[in-house]
Amino acid sequence: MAPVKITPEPTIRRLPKYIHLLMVLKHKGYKNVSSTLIAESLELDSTLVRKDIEITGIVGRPKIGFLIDELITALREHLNWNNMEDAFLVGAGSLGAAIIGYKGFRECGLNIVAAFDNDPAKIGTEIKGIHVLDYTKLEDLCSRMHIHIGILTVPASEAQQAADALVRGGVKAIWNFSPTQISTPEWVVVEYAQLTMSLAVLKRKLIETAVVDEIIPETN
Amino acid sequence: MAPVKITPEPTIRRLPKYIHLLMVLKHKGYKNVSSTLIAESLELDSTLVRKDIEITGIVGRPKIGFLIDELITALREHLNWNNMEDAFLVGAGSLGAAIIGYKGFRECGLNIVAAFDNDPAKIGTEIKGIHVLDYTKLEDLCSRMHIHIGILTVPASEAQQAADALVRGGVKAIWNFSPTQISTPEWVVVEYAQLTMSLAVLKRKLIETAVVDEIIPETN
DNA sequence: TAGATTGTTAATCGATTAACAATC
DNA sequence: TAGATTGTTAATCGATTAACAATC
Repeated sequence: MAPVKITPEPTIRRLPKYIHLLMVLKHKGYKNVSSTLIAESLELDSTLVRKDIEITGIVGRPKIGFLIDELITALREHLNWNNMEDAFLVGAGSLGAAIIGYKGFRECGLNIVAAFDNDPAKIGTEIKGIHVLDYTKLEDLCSRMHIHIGILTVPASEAQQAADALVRGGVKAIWNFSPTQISTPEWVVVEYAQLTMSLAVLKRKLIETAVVDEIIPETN
Repeated sequence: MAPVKITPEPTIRRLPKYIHLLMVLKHKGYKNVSSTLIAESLELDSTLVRKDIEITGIVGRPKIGFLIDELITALREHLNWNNMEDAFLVGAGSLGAAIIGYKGFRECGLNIVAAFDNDPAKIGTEIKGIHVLDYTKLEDLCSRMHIHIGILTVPASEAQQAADALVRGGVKAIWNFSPTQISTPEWVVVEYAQLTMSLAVLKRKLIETAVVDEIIPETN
């Protein structure tokens, strides 16, 4: 059995940026690209880019660089984007609706097949062609349909309970949009997509740079 | 002028988790909390938690820990959540609507005052009480209202153009939800809230753990 | 007091960057 | 050939973790 190299998380987070940039370059007619060009476009170090590309197994050629088509394929393969996986979404509020409505996730190999809610007013409706089903049917349907990915867009107070139902239903990964920590068996992958985290970075950096701007004129 | 300590980004990302946990504990009636309890609840190292808390300036007491109220206030202060800032949102699609609809951001000191779009069918409508205005008025209104934060929820192809308009309008920070790299003057803070990045981590970890699960039985 | 907990210093770990030989 | 670019090794950097004295 081939040993599976664990890809460092910072690297994983950069790969989608590479894919997006390469698609843009491809549409512009480029056939190959150097790590230098990628690095400059994304404000990274070119050595870092080469290291990242190395994990896909693609080798470049001195003076030429990398073949764009080959690189896109390898990157998508590495992230498993070519392999479409079905997912259930729990919590059909506005965030849930937005995620259902965003077509881009299909490009990443994510196919949302149903949504669940406990609000009778929502059950039986459709969001962009996706049925909103009764939350009490989640666990049973999840295991019968062999769903491996659950998306949590419920309020914080219901997150743990919904996660438990998904785990009992057999999911192996939970994409958690609620602001709560959830506890799961150690074999379940949990990824936190917390927008408040991102917003915290934005607002903090804003005050940090604001004060730096004040200091600079003083020192001049 | 007090020197402004730059808070490391990994620390910033953990602070909202602390705040959320502390709120939960507070509602349960707790008055104080130890770094050990926080660490266990969030699956972190207690030394790391103490280091993080240290940057807020709050000191604890041996055997007692930290006062929850004091800690929440200091953490919110550090992230500037107590200071409400107005923001413009560009791109009134489903993601934009979800962000407008999410009340939680007000808790983080973000107040969305208007949305902009170039689709005549959307201009003049309202989303949860927020007016959708003509995109061509963005720059002028932005500078007249002294807006400092712009939220980008436009398609990738329009992201750079919209960012340029925001920058000309005088924003100091852009929260970019589009999958594109945008280039801005170096004094503008850009935070990428890319869901595809998060999804990439989820799907990659899923295949990594899946293969590990296959290996373990073999080695037994 | 004894034991839990803080605050701090040192050690470790992992990711990024620098340096540079190999290649086309 | 000369120069751009890759791939790789070593150095650096920064964040996390370990160790432990101080404190209540």
